[in-house]
Amino acid sequence: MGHRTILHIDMNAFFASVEQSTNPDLQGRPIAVTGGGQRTVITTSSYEARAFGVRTGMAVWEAKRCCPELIIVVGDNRKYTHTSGEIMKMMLDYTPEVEVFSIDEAFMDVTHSLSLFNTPENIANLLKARIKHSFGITCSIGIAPNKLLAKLASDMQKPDGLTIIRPEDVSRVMERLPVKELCGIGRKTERQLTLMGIRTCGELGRCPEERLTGKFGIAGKRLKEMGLGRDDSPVIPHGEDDEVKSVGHSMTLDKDIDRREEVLRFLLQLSEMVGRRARRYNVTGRTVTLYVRYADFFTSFGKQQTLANYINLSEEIFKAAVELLDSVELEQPIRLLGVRLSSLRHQSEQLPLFEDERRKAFATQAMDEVNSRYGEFTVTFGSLLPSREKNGSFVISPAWRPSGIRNVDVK
DNA sequence: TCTGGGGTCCTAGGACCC
DNA sequence: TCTGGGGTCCTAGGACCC
Repeated sequence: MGHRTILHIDMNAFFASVEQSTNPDLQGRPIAVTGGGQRTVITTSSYEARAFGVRTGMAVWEAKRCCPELIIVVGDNRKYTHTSGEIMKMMLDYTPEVEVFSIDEAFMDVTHSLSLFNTPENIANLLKARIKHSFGITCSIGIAPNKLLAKLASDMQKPDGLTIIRPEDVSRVMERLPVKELCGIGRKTERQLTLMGIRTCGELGRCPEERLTGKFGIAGKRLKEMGLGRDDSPVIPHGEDDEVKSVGHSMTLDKDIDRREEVLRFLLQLSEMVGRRARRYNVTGRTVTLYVRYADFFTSFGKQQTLANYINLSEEIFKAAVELLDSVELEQPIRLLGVRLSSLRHQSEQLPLFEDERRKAFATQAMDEVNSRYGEFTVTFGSLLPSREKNGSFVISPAWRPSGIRNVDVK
């Protein structure tokens, strides 16, 4: 059996690169893309900023301490989503087998494209040139016999890298590689492995399977395979089995809150965000989860409820979320609130049978369109939310003004 | 002046039914 | 009435990814 040829494409500092390429003032300068709230962190930083020690996840003040000249850019997700989509489309020119792994990463199985394009390096170079030409940004590409190794390879040279791991290179590459470098082995697993005396992939691959399954259960089998650089998971093209499993929104509030009225106000907006997106995806769900992180940052919990019916109207989601809120005794002020809808059912597009339901469906649709104009992420940022004082100054939903909350009967 | 937000998958235990 | 056991659904929580 012949081996496969897989590419992994990883856009370099994607959000920051898009900002720099579309704004000459930012080119060659240390910039960082963030959210808009008071407690936002660095989402991505340019390589110029990374040279100063700026890292993803840092608080803004912390990043500025590393790099006083750092330019902060509030992210524009639509711009990134659009650019990402165009780039993914380019990939389809080389093979239909493209798996979108995230907004800035994709796998391509080019095994059957080589008769047309010669070598995988050729495909990689064509793609890099086109992305650079169209969007002025670079990517790193890994080429390998499977997804695990292709992803590993794309990580080896940044930015603008091209790294090939050939079948005959695998054992040499894995031998001294720290286990943490593999996609799927995180902090906790790394620590457990270290405690077992396993530090490198070479050691992991040689570890008796029973020792690993004894510690990790059936995941142990997979771990050993990973250590050996083996992976037979297929590249799954978009559209086949990629139905969403849940839809959620959460936000860290600008300030911790503990007044019920205030909690409900945010809960309502989150429910609206979730409902709107569920309707756009044409899904309904019957499990609603409320997520709370307390002021101390470390304590958090989720509470879920499965309903008898499938729902996707904002007010139904809100109602379930409030029920969940009322079933717990809050122990601290709240730092972060989240609402998620799961156990989803995907429905085919069809109009309701009865006139009044049809009208309601149309109204919902119109409302969704209005809200869409403000962008998916607008409401994420607590600072932009309408305060009770300037009630209604910002369109979230005509039908759901914050003042309406007071009428909701919860006990 | 601390530490975002979107997801997926897996496990463990209890309730309940057959 | 006692016994064991399998299957499914649900909740909570953890690990991991970007």
